[in-house]
Amino acid sequence: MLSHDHKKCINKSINLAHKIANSKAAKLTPQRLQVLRILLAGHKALGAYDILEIMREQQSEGQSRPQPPTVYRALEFLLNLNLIHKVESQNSYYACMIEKDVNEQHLAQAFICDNCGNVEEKIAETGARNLYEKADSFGFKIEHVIMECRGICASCQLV
Amino acid sequence: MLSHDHKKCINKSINLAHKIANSKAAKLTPQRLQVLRILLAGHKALGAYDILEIMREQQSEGQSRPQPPTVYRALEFLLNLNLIHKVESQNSYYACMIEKDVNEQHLAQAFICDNCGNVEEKIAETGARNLYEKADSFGFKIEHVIMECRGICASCQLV
DNA sequence: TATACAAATGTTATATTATAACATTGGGAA
DNA sequence: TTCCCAATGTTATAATATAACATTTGTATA
Repeated sequence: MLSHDHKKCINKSINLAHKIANSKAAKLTPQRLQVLRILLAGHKALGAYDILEIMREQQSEGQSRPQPPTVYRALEFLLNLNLIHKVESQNSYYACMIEKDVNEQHLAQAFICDNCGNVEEKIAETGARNLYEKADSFGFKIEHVIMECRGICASCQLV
Repeated sequence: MLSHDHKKCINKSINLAHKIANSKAAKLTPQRLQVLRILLAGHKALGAYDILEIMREQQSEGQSRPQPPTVYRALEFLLNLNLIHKVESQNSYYACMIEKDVNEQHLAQAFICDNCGNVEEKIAETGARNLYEKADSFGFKIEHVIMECRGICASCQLV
């Protein structure tokens, strides 16, 4: 499996998230942070209703039972800040792990393991350039790019 | 807009579809053909329920009113033969217009106009090679690639 | 021709994903 | 303090997709 200090990597991501939110005058409220933390807990993509279930498990006394709009609002916020990404081909969401500066844009490729659900995210350089050139060639103005690879990760191939 | 003989291009696609189906001992039944024709009618991606509605409009006397599974079964069939593709980022489906030989595989990039819904499909060469190389570099085995560009097409930019 | 099998289709119900619409709360700015 | 707006709570429902089982149809073969 992945050999990295996951706790450290989560903290780093959370710190960065706060910085990014501040720089855009966006409020990373406890609820939004909760969703981000849930996604950061693994490198896996989770469905909105999976997240909802976890939020309900984490629910403490006095809090009201979270409902779908709660999750979708948090997801929308985090997506806008590029702190998470959506796997369009499976309607799931994962925390972005690209090491990036505040305000830095990146075009990501997601490699999703259909066996364990793990997501590896890579920055697309060559592939992206190619796409934009191709788009230019027939006057298409790209707003958003989706690049997803579904398959089997290295660990799962060993089994 | 697109300047091609659309009727001819549809016929060509239908002929090819029959060839491909035959070569795989798959039956391109009237219902399946109907769905393919509906998608070929435009270069646009349609949702399953849009297709369902059109099927109902085209319904002739004595036929039973189509239901969702009817559409989804036809879509699944056509997807398996690579005669159509799904736009994962908007849950819609479009007829593949790549000129291909029977049995020829292709990795497609879809350029979807968010204004008019038009889909331009291009074969991904460089971009695809890049993806597979990247996947190899960390032992990921790709089964399926999704490449979608959302944006504004040339015609719509003029308006 | 009869039979039986599998593939395709019909039908009903429901699962899954996502959002609309409106009420309530809470934290600053004027 | 008052007002406003962003955030959250709440209820209902829209949009997308599939499960499960019944029926039909085509066709291979006894």
